[in-house]
Amino acid sequence: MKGAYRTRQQDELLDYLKQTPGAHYTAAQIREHFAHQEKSIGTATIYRQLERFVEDGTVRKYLLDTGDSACYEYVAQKELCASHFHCKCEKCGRLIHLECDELKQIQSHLLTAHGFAWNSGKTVFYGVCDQCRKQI
Amino acid sequence: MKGAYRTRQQDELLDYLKQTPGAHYTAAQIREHFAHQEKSIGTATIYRQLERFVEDGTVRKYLLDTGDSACYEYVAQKELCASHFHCKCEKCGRLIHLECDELKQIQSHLLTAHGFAWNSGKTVFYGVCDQCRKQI
DNA sequence: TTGCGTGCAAAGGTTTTGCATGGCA
DNA sequence: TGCCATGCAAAACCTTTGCACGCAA
Repeated sequence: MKGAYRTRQQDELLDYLKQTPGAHYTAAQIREHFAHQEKSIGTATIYRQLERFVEDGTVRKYLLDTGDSACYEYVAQKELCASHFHCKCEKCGRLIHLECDELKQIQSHLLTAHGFAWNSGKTVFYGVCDQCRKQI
Repeated sequence: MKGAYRTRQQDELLDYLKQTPGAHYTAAQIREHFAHQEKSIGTATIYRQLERFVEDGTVRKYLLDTGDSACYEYVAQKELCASHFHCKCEKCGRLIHLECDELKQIQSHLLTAHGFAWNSGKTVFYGVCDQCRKQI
């Protein structure tokens, strides 16, 4: 059965992600973090736990580019999971977390008007950010 | 300099993608296709050419899941794709082209309120389409 | 004690890179 | 002829899996 036991690794991993809501980490970054701690966590365990958290809705997973690894991010309030959106700047590569009520409304619009159940956690908006637009 | 020369591989690759607009292929599928042709195309070349096409806007690239390979799809009318939106179904892989005024309003909202110039041609909304939702 | 979780190492994939060769202009 | 593109093989990565051991309940 799944999630039957609670382990040290499970707790430490989730605690780490909770520390900085909104921040995103790759599996490698997480492993690196715990490598410097008293007790490290095996790579396989990191992936297996993250997979559970994602399934559970506690953590969000998204892909940026091929070759890059997936990013994982703690979801502060599950019910508000769609509370922010990801914008990736094509110039500087920066990932922007955007709070936007207007975008939230789009989700229900896409569903009711177009029948499309949008997975906003997985979607990344590409474009050019404020700073980079000024430089051009 | 980039794209200075025009080669057989370049032409054949683009012709293949053009044959079926709206269909998406992985690099592996493309290589497999040409393996059965008179002249095959090396894997590295496929990736290098696809990268160019994507940069050029001729081909769109999608990431569906980790571990899965990226998908590539020919863009029929480059100029038209800037004006509408793309939804990719995570179940059936279908790409839906969407005309939507609400989304256009969001686009200008992102620019004026958040300073983010959203490139709708490159952005893909992930989710589950109408047909696939019914099947579940 | 039971059986799930962990960690290591190896496997499995995809994508990238180095380098000599081929081919376009 | 000059240089870019190609192809092969190897490398580099990320992620998953098998298996024995550890640990929670």
